[in-house]
Amino acid sequence: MRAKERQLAALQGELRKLKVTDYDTLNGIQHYSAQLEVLQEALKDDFVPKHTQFQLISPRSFFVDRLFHVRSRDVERAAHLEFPLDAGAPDGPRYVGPELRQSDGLVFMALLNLCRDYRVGKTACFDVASMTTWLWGSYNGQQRQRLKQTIRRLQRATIEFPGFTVQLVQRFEHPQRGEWSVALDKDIVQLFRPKTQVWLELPVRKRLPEGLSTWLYGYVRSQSRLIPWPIDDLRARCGSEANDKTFREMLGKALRALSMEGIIDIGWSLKGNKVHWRKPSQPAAPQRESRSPASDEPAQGSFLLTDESVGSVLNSERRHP
DNA sequence: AGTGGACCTTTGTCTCAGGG
DNA sequence: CCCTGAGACAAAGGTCCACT
Repeated sequence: MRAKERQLAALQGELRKLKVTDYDTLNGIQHYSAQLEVLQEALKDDFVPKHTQFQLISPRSFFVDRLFHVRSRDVERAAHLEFPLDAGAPDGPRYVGPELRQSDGLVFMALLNLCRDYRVGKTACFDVASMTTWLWGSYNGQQRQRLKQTIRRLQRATIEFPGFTVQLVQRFEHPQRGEWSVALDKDIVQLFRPKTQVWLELPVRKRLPEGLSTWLYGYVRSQSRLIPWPIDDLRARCGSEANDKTFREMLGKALRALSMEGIIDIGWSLKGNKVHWRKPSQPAAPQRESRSPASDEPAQGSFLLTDESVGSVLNSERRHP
């Protein structure tokens, strides 16, 4: 899109230089400029921000607070919760729905990825076995059940804005046989405004132990720089109910995992009641510091990569054009 | 016969508390 | 800092069965 824009601008400049007054040519260029504008509007209003098969995207507010809780599995999920999405903005959008955890976050981002090339609101189909294999590395009856329950939970999860409410998943069809399908709420793009998306690398997200480590991964990626931060605040943000000592130990383990992946600098420490950390000065080898695919260059990888396993999940057809 | 889906068992993982 | 153990799932693999 950006490239086309540049080409058109260059062409217009060229024609001006040549003092071309051929109306057909000029009209033609104007026509394409107008079309480009329409397409740009559509991209902004009707599609989730562009990302590749190997990236997970989410609104920033989903990572800096307790939307996707870190909780022990033996604590029963709360059936109904309501809280402001951003604790710092009590009058902003509110979350209303069942308690979500880190595993729900992964499925939500996978569905955003699945639907990324379709206009929001359109139904995207997927092969169940391929999806669970993509998410969790295997497929069986339990995984199938787990995926169904997770998507249904996301369906009951809503974000309330003044004037309208968005479901994290709007429509979910799960026939006994054959492909399942989901449709995202057409207003879900509102969550990404103004340009507040955060990208995670799928392979890194999958390598990290699910829980506090994955929550911190999202949190770190949502911060432009890391400053010494109170441990208590992190505990409150991620929703953990562990006591001081236990949480400190969990945090230490999680930070170790993050530094091993090159997400934070290895020189982190827990001093007093604060965590001292910073982003790696040199992007470490395993963690290619991903550039935003929405930046000026077109996201080359997104349609060209042909990884078989990923491809088989993501070749969903739009069923209701 | 082949396949998809459900169900079962064993082993592994994660949170959390408590003790050295 | 390390270890242990409880509790509840999950992961992984196998088996069974109904349906095509």
